[in-house]
Amino acid sequence: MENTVETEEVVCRGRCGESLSAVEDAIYVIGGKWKLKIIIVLQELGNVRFNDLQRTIGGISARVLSNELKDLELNGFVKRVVHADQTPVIVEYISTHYSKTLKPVIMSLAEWGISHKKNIREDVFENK
Amino acid sequence: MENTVETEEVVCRGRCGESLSAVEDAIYVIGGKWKLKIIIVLQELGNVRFNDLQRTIGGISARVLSNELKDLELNGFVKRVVHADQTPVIVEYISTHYSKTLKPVIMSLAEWGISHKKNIREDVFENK
DNA sequence: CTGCATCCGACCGGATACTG
DNA sequence: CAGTATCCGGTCGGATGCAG
Repeated sequence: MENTVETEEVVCRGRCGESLSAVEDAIYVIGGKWKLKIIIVLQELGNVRFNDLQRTIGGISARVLSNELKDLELNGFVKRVVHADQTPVIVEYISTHYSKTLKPVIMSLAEWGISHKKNIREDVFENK
Repeated sequence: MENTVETEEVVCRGRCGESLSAVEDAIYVIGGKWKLKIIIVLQELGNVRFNDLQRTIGGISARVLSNELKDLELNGFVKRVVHADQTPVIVEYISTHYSKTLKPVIMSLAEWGISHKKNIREDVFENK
């Protein structure tokens, strides 16, 4: 699935330290516009149902959300819980223990995002 | 440009804390398959020329790299330096001071990527 | 409610050829 | 070397309709 990665980039792994390859792996799994946002919402809100999740995140279609959730479940970040005793059937999504390991990543991203927005507002960074 | 974001998601900002919005902003700027990788290479290697950059990163086409660099320059992460006194003209890209503020993000991502790869190899995460 | 199937347009991005 | 222009196939993703 990600075998294409193993061809030419081996060269750079020797030259650039391992952070490049490690970050690449991370981005491969949790990259994209939605995955981290979904994980954050599930971590902060606990059990969330499909439509609530869609509304809370905002701007994501059912199809895309469905695909993202499947992906996240496959990778162990999300657990799908079906309450079959209800009518109609209720489905809840919850964040797994493993998704908690992303806390540091989410924290640093959130902090950077906040300070970045501040910098933009204050128009810093004309150069440098 | 990202005004669509301001419509319905205001709801969730009140409910989910600011990390969602902050992470969203971060992803908007440094998200995607290449941006962080480019920044990492420039930070580790210093001045890098276009073709070297392309080779070092691996798997990125000239067109995409060109676009990404333009983007990164616009956002103040990368500086383009032209040595006009050479023939043919030499162009180097260097990381800016501002891109250094991404260090914590890169660090946490790299660490998570490493441990994630380990977990995958050892087949952890069957459930939870 | 919780999704999946299908259609279909928009956009991403590779390949190639070309300029300065 | 350092890109840009064009072509063009593949994928992304919205809209709609339907099923469990």
